[in-house]
Amino acid sequence: MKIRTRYAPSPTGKMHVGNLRSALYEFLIAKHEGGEFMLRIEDTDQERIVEGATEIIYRTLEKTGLIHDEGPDKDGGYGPYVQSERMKTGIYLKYAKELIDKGEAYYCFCDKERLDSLKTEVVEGKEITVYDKHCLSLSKEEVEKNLAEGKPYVIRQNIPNEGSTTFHDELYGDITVENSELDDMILIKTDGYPTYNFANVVDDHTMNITHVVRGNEYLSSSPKYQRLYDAFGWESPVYVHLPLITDENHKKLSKRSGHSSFEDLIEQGFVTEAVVNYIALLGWSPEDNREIFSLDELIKEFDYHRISKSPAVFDIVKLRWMNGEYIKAMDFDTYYEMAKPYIDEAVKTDVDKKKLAEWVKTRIEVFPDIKELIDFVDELPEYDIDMYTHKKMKTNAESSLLVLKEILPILEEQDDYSNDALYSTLLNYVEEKGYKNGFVLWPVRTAVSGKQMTPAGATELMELFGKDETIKRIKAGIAKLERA
RNA sequence: GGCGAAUUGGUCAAGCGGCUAAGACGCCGCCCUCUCACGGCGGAAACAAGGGUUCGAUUCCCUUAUUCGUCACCA
Repeated sequence: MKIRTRYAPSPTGKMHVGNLRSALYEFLIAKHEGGEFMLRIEDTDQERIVEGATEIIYRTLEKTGLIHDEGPDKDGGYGPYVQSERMKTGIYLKYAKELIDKGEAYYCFCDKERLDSLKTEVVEGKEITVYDKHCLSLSKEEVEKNLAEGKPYVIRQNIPNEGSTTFHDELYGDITVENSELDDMILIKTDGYPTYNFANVVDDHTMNITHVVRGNEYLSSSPKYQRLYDAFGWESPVYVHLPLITDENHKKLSKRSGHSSFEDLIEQGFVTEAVVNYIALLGWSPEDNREIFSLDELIKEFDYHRISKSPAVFDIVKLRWMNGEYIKAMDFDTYYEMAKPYIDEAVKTDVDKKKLAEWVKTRIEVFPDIKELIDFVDELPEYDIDMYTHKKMKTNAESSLLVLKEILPILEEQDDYSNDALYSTLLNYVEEKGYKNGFVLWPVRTAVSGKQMTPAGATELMELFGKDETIKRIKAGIAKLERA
């Protein structure tokens, strides 16, 4: 049988890294086996719906390459794919009634006050309500009467207080919970919408989902879902619960912490493929030691049995490293297209921007890093003359002044400002004087850039600037040193 | 608090009864070098604790500790 997985988000905001990884794993599990990956929108909580959230989901899936085979925009014969639309077909109520007939569910007319009175105060500020099955004992006549009167109701699952329920997870093994721990959860809400718990089970079954892949937070409620499958007499799907992704403080990633949303990462200059690659490795590892994977390679290698059970910290530092690897591996044209906006922003002067792009390619991890690497181009920054002192080069302010003064006339005489020509000119001078290379090149680079480190050597910088600007900067350096 | 799960260096992680306990990021050092970066080489750094089982436990079992999750007419 063909594997079918689904990504079933609720449209409540941006997609954070955890959501994206769920989608990724669901996609990979299906595609690794040549199966189908489906998108279903779970919008049964009408109050929490955020406008535009569905569009973000589409956009993100498309951009990351997690292309769904079916979904609201791609009918595959199992539609509708949006739960609010499915509800209109009456499917949830129909199945709920089926459970009522079987004695596995019942109408409940309890109002808020009564429910509140059931609350038991527990430490840590948590209030826990265990429903007391009050309405289970209602007679058929009472139920009919209430319904006829139009009294608001919910439908609850009837879970016995005796015994225990076990379900099997591919990663975590068998998990057993005492039935007495399980509350009679609500299947159909007062507003007629199904709860997640119920819609999820009904949909996964009716949409032929073979592998239910979802976050770890559902692990402890899964026995309830198992009971639902059993009550219906349906075969339960293969469960794969995914370990959580946490922040550096080991707290579950929240949509609020800005930087953890996929869109924000892209805005911060990360490459889509790098993000996908990185999160694939958060909770899964291949058989060998490889770390760089394209999506196609992931599909090929992804064996879900190798997903780990323990939570993983989202490490932005390692993501940055990986992003740098992707940038280095890019062909120049693709890279330049992405880097250009950042270069344009940092440099207004008319210089060879491709040159700048080449220089920084191996020096950045994310694109915004470019800015500070080339901020000396438009204007010579203010710098301290201490910068002329370099222990290893054996330079200091005095020696630098000497060198710059001697070199200035030579540079003024020279017309060929290509890197090669400049380099041999300077080396000639070095040889003539019996200096070390750095003894000369360090002060020149300092004068020309005003920075401790630059993405290119002295002569390359001079080539970029051209004769006039170079002379100007060297003179400025001399003046600065003389003043001191 | 009940229930469930997890626990290998700072982080991601391999390991699936016998190993000097991989690898990667980060950190440190060296080399390369007209600075930085890239690249190359090397280093420091871990099996939560205590009991069992076993000839032998990081690997299996139990207890404790810690962390996380969950206990909604949210998903």
